[in-house]
Amino acid sequence: MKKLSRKEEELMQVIWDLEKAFVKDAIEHLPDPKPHYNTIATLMKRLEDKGFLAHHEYGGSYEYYPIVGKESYKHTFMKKVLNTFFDNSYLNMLAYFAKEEKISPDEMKQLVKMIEKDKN
Amino acid sequence: MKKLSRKEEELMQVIWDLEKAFVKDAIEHLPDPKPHYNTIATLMKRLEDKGFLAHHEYGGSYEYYPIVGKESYKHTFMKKVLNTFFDNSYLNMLAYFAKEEKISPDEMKQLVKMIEKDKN
DNA sequence: GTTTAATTACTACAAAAATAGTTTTTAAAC
DNA sequence: GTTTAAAAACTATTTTTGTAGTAATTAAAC
Repeated sequence: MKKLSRKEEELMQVIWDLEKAFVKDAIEHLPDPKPHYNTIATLMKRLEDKGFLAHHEYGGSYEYYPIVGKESYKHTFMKKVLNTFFDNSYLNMLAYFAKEEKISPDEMKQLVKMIEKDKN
Repeated sequence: MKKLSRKEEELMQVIWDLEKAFVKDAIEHLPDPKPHYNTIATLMKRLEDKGFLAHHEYGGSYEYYPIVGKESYKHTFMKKVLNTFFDNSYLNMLAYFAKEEKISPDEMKQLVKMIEKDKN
């Protein structure tokens, strides 16, 4: 999977959320200061080149949609995070969050229940 | 905290691991193809400018060391990951990993025990 | 069918990132 | 003290990223 630059990734996030978007739609959902129309048009074309987007044409106008799912991008991304920061151990990562007090034992238990239920 | 480019981050990881490093040390621990000496020297100076590194001088030679800890960088980084991919919910993230079958309920329970013990 | 407004296509350019050559400094070896 | 080797300092070049202008196209509005 090709790597995305910061702006490319930011744009992808928007399009993943919207599921599909004309240039104007993406701009609308980007934070201020709003980028120039052509800036986003260029980025979208680049994302198409990189194989992240494709488009349908509606009367000379392009509606782009993701062909790489957010989930699979997330997957690749998290694998790298895990490797970089947690020595490839999921338990390490969990321990980290637990330690940071961000997850209480109660929440954790609740989660365990949830998962066990899910598996049956 | 200033943002790091990909290569800068890669280099920081090496230096965090080594705790301190001369240019040659860093190069030694970077993957093939080995970058040119001056490339790394330049990067290290940049990292110093950005406030990530400082150096001691030993006979005209610089030994760099991190002044931003890996932990605090990790912290900032994970906050963004959480926001970008997990809607700012730790439980969401845990559920994700559980779902991906990467953590078994048993492991999770084990972890809970570990945490509870830690807290007392 | 001509005007207009929106959009794509094409082109350009500035800033940042990545890379490495050249020059200068320095310290060690002889 | 001169030579040599390694490093830093400085400079330069290439690539990627971010941005946007201009030109061409097209569809809709009149």
